[in-house]
Amino acid sequence: MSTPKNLVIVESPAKAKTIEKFLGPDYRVMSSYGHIRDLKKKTFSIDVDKDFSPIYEIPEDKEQLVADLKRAATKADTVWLASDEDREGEAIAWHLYEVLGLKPEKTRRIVFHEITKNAILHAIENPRSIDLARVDAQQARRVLDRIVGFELSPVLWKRLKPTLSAGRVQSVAVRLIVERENEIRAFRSEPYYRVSAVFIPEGDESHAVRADLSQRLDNEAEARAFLEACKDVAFKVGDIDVHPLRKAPAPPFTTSTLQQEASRKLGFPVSMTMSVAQRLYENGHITYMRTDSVNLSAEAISAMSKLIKERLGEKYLHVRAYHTSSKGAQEAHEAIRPTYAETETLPDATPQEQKLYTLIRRRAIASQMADAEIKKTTVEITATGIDHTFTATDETVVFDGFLREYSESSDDDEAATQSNPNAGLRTGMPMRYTDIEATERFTQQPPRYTEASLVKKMEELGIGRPSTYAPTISTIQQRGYVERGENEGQPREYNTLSLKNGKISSETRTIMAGANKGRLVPTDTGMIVNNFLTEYFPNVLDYNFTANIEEKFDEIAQGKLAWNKEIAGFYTIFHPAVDEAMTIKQGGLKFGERMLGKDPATGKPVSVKIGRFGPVVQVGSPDSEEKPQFASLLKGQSINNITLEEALKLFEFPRTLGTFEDSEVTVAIGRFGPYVRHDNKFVSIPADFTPAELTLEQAIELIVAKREADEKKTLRTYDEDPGVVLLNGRFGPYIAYNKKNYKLPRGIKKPETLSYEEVKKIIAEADAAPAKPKRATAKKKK
DNA sequence: CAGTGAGCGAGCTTCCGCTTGACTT
Repeated sequence: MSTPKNLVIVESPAKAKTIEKFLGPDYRVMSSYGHIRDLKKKTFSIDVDKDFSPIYEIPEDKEQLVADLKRAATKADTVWLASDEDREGEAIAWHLYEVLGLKPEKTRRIVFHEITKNAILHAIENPRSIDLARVDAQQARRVLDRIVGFELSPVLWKRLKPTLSAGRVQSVAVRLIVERENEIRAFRSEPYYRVSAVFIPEGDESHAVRADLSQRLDNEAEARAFLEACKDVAFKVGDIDVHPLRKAPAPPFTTSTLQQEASRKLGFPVSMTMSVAQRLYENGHITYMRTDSVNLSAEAISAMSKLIKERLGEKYLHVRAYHTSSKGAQEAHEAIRPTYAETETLPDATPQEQKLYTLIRRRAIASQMADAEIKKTTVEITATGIDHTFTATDETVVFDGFLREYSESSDDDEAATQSNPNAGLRTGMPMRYTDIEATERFTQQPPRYTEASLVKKMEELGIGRPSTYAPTISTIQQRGYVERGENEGQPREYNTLSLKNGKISSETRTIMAGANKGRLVPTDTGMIVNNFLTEYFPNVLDYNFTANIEEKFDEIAQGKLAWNKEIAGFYTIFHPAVDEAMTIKQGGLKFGERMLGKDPATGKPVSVKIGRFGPVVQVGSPDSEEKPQFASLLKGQSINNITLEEALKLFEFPRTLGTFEDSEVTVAIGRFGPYVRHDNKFVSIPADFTPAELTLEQAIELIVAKREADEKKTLRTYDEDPGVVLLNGRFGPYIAYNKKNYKLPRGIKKPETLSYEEVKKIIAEADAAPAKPKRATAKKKK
């Protein structure tokens, strides 16, 4: 094959493959795999005294790729830089130009927003040069983020604890979660009563109508009085209101809305949504999954229109163009949609891939369908002598339209509408209740964020980008600022009063309340870090900081402002604040440290704070002769509300409970929480036990349970050497020997039939093999 | 779906946005 005259460079390898097919043999298409150059990884790498000039390097894992690109570029007559049109894409093109040493006369910059043949051919016919103002806007963004991140983080290391981090995006994400938690703590739940009833028209027993009282009642006495009043009155149908409703479909998915809907409808965490979508994209089933655009290509719209017309008829079709409303959207790609709208079932797809694909496909198709038409009937049911009015609503779908394909779900599933057979009711018709029930409810605290609802909020504030939503959520969890809640809630009692056959009865029921399972809850560390940052750096933590700075970036991109002047303006205010936060002293206590009192035994001060390994109790003062003593807080305990007694109990470990099978049983607190130790074995204590009150009996139960679990996972042992065990683990069977684990060679069907000699051979071979290279060397695909 | 099981000090840690791998024992 002769060398193609043209080299096209795009960002994504999957994109490269598709485009190569459109362009034919004169074009070779390669991928840059995102950025090829960045600020140095380990050091600040911004020369503050030289106009904030950035010091770039090619990361080690990109060296091979850059060499390959360089060779291909040298051979080509023309190099087409086809990275995305957004700020980052423009910078990628510029870095490629610089690093590959391209010549202006043989370089073209092209952009397209859709991967269709027409769009690409059009782009090739309309090349331009690199937009240096836009590149500067990216450099400003990059440098600002490095300054904020690399100056704030060390302040946290010094003032609170090493390895912490802060940044323009992650710190605001944590702030959202912390402030929501504060709202929840300040919230006082108030009881009230809701009344609902079932009525039937006099003389028509088959026709039951469910109706709700529109007003809340304040307390039980009021509820009881209301039911008393209902006992003997004559109800009748009052006003009947019928009006049409139209519902329009939602736009096709962006990254953020896909993450939200996959979370609500499929229960996917955002990281799972992204990795499943990545595979769909790589296999050519969907368009690019990291996008902030709701735009669809003309070709996609026409394919979907054809499909809708053929399968459902013309009246279901309504071609629509959507416009983004989200802050800071850069719209370099299409919305997320199926590549071939007619494909419903994917060959070789996992169930997860198929589910996500179906969601994407239906949402995209529905976006080009007609409004749903609904008839909403509201019937009032009243009685003389009753102040309040019951209303029964009935939504009948007259024309389903887009609902045939897709119905969006909402965050609060409380609002489910129920259908009522209101047809046949006439004003003045006498009605009889069969049951009127007043139920005690409680005003709801604000909901904790889920991963997906946090993404939604971040997008609203313009914080983060489609490619960073999922990584940011995992960063703030890795840093220990935020955890996924595990609490299923506590039972809460509520009253119901029921009026039936002229008699009022009352009953107490329970529901689970206050669950935070799977939702984002701040840790002590998250709370204290946030308090620290908002106190010393209120401007950076401001919800509008990013939005304001984005306006500057836009002006830089338009050539109206010089990027390094803007950065200098920020730095002259920011940097002194960093110096101050680094050095300021506050009366002997560490930031966030709380005094609990004095140890009654020794008189030493007892306090709680964020220590080197997380929240700790400290007894004694660091200034005194004697070294202070430390004990970690347990899971579920908080710096915020731990008492002196609870804190002192933590020093009672390790505690000996007694003996079992001639060995001592002790309970202690370790790196991974409380555990029972017996016969050199460790058994974790589940969170529903209080380690300080654990009895010998309970400990023995835990030991026995652990033993049984261990037996289940042991596939076989060997008489020749009790130290060799064949175990069943998370990734399948493996060998454990001498505190090391060994994987089995491929293709072993029945591992339990392995002989001792075979097992020893696997161990010997694995030990003889050279240690894995630490750095991943960039592999070349041929 | 497991396993791990100290200690307040030496050195190191850290940002955001582009993009995929390699493949866990």
